[in-house]
Amino acid sequence: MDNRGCIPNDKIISLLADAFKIFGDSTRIKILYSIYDSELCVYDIANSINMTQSAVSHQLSILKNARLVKSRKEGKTVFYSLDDSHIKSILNVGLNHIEEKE
Amino acid sequence: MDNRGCIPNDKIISLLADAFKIFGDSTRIKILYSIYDSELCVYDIANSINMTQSAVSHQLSILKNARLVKSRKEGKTVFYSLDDSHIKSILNVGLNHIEEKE
DNA sequence: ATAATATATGAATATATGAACATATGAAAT
DNA sequence: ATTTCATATGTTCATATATTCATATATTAT
Repeated sequence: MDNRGCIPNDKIISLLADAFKIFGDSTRIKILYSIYDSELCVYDIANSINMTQSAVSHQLSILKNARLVKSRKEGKTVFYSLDDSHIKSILNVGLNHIEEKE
Repeated sequence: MDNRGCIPNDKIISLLADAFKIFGDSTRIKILYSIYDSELCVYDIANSINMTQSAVSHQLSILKNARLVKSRKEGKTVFYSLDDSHIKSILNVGLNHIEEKE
C-alpha cells in the first residue's frame, strides 16, 4: 500500500497517467455512469447523455481500448457495460475526493 | 457507495473529470510521488524527476490550485507536500487498476 | 438485391495542454 | 543598495484531444 519513498519507474508512471487521462473527460465519465448498473446500446447511451451517436462511439472506442468497458453484439446492436467492478471504485474514490474538497 | 442508476449532475461530472485530469499527466504524477513521504522544495522536486525548475513550478501551481498539494514557505524556499492522505488512495487505486490490467 | 437500421471510422476543425524560454518577483546576504 | 538565490509567471510553440460531418461497415428485413 505504501511506496516507501521511491518514485515508480517511467513505464508505471506513464501507465498511471494514461489511466487517469481516460477518466479526465466529462463525456467519458457520463458514459461510464450511464452503464454503471446495466449495459446499454450505443443509441441509448447517446440519448441518456445527450450526445451524438458519433461522438459517443468515438469515446466508447477509447474506453474499450483502455479496457474500461466491454461490448457484446446482438444482431446489429452493440451493448456496452463496465469491464469490471474496479471501474466503480475508481469513480467512487474520485467522488469522495471532490466531496472532501467540498 | 452506489449511485442507483442515475448519472451525477453536470457540475459533479465536470468536477470529477477535472480531478482525474490533474492526475492524467506523467510530470504531475512524478511530482506527487516525489513528495509522497515527505515535503520537498521546488529545486529538489525538479532534480528528483529531472525536469526544469520552470516546468515543475508550473505544474506545482496546477496541483496547488487543485488542492492536491500544499506549500510552506521558509525564507526563500518553498516546501511542497501532499495536501492530504486522500491523494495517496487515489494513486493507489490507480496502481491497482493498471496492475489488474497486467 | 435493395433498403433500413445500428454502429464505426476517417478527415477536418477547434480547442486545450505541456514544455521551453525569458523574465519577474521575493527574500536573504553582503 | 545590489547581488544572489529560489521560485513564479507570461508568452510562444508544438502537440494532443474532442467534436462534427460525411461516409463506411455490418446486420436484418423486404
